[in-house]
Amino acid sequence: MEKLTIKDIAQMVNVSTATVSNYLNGNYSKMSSKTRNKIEQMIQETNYIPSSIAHDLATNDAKTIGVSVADITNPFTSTVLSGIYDACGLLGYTVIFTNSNSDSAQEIENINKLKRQNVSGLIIDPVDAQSPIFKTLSNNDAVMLDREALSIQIDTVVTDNFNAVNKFVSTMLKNGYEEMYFITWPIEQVSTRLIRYQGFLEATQYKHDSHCIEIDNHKSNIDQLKSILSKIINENEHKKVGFFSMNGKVLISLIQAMRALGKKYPDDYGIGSYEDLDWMEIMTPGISCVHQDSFEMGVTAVKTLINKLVDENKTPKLPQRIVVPTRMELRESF
Amino acid sequence: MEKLTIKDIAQMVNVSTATVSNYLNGNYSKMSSKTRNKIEQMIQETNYIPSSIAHDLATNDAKTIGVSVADITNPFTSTVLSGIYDACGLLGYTVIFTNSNSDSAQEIENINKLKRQNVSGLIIDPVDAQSPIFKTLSNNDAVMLDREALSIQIDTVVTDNFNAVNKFVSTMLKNGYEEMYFITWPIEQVSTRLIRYQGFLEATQYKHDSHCIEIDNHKSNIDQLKSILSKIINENEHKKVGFFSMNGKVLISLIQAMRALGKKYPDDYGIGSYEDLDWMEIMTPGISCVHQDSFEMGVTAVKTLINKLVDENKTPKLPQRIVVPTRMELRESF
DNA sequence: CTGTTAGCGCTTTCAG
DNA sequence: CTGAAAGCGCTAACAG
Repeated sequence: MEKLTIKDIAQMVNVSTATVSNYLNGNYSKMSSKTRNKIEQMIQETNYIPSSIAHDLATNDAKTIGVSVADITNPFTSTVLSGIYDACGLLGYTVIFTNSNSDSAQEIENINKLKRQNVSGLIIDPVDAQSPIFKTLSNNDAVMLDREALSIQIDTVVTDNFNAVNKFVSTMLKNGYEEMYFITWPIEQVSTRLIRYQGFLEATQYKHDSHCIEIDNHKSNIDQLKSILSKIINENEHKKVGFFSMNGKVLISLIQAMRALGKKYPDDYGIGSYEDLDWMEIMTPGISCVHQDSFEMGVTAVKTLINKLVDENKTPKLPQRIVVPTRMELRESF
Repeated sequence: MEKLTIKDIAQMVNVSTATVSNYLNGNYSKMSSKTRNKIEQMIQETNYIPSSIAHDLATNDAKTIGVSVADITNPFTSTVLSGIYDACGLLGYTVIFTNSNSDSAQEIENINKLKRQNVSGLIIDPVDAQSPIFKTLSNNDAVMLDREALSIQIDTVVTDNFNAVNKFVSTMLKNGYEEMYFITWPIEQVSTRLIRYQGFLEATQYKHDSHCIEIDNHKSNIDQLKSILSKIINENEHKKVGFFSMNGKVLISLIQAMRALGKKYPDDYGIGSYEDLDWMEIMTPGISCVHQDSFEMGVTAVKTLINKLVDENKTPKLPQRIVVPTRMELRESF
């Protein structure tokens, strides 16, 4: 069972490789229907599969877009990816995808790997939006997603982090919460965390960071969190205190720690979260949260990218910040 | 900013392309350290990126494994993928991945696409394990995952569906549940659903299917489910009734419908589920479930595949069924 | 309508 | 230690 090539097919049908090539590319006008049929049959019979590697090398255009995601295990990521695949499929592009596993070095490697594959364009959900690797990218054939650089050089699709959190936390405030806390994985330079926090500060008007709780994102952080929370609870015994968590995973840690302390929402504390995950609705009580349309973000990234790719007159445009709206999903958690 | 080739570099350094090629492949023994340095410098300066397409075409071995998953939005899938990526990275393989979006036709297309890419091997998480497309695959360079064919032709990595459910449901029975129901997406021919159901039947010894509730997996199925559940509850007013759900999504529907009926677990009904998702622990009460190691399944698939690929003497072995163990995670839901 | 042929960018003998 | 040259499988003029 040798691997067949276009040449084999050509010989078997007694035509030239050019004709077979034309057949493969649907240029049927360039051959008689007789040869067309013969070729068709032979391909059926032999189960010949053309090599897209050779095709790509010859055409120097693979119509593929490369994507690098920060962390495939994040539910946000899989939804985004799903959007990217859908949109690419519709537009006739295939996608080749890499996972950086939250490792910035891996991310650099991935991007280089994608470049080697000669992809038409790049979509990056960055681990570190400040990584120097992004300086090597051109805004003509790349777009970024979710996390953004301090100074945007590449079109970036983001959610409405600031306003969403501002509005949400304001709502909690209006509901009588007197002390609010923002709980997050280490903010470091990660734009989504930082900007959500800024939205929190805008709503609360806190002038210092004592209402920002940073917890570890790797290992079991429950004990760490427990002691922080118990202190907060003691200090605010007769006050209504509320928490806003940076994402679903953080929310889980928070609830676990609170439960370990014997505290229940919404009686003992109020709570809200960024991200709307399917299970948040069936929690008792249901979790109020900010819903972001991750699928749409993927689709938007693809559209933005492909628009640039097909833009003939490569008009060098300023890098855009494209924000995908969110909505509040109010349930019973505060 | 032209695209550089190996020829350009060769000319600039005044050596032949062969030497540059040797450099790229780390065959430093085949050149003086002088030329080695010159080449190194030039590549740095020019930011030359070799084309892996051309490389793959020339070597006819891309060291890549192709994967097709049934549905990327399923949390099971992303965890499996994560395992696949990890393992491949460690073993020096790159992965190219496609999503079938639960569409069997798409799956066929994906597999053909992967073949065209001349992948070294294939890992398939099938939409339809009975699809004729799998007849065209060889057990020398493919492995399947999760869902299995009636008659296995390709090595398949699965979880311990039958025993896990049998044991779990038996435990519920021992806890005094008098009527048990299995609730699932339409079983159709899907092995995971079928086998889990068989485990359920083994434990309960039911001889008919009136204890199997099939619900839609697409649209809102809550109303449908509500009327079924309310009938069951009425019929068993003074009995202890328990439910086992086929996966996390089904569980969510079940709980939603029950809540709409004003029923709470574990007082009004007992409940357990296949799949251990992070949020199940923080539900109140916590959800008891069967934990499957999805990451490990991905890793196992890769190892199995690569073992075959490097097996020199292509010993045509019988297709194996490799089962990855599960464990019970008992919490407070029954 | 069909065939010839020169690449695409890299690898790999084989000579020198 | 280095280079020349023949491929890998396909495409795309250009001729006929």
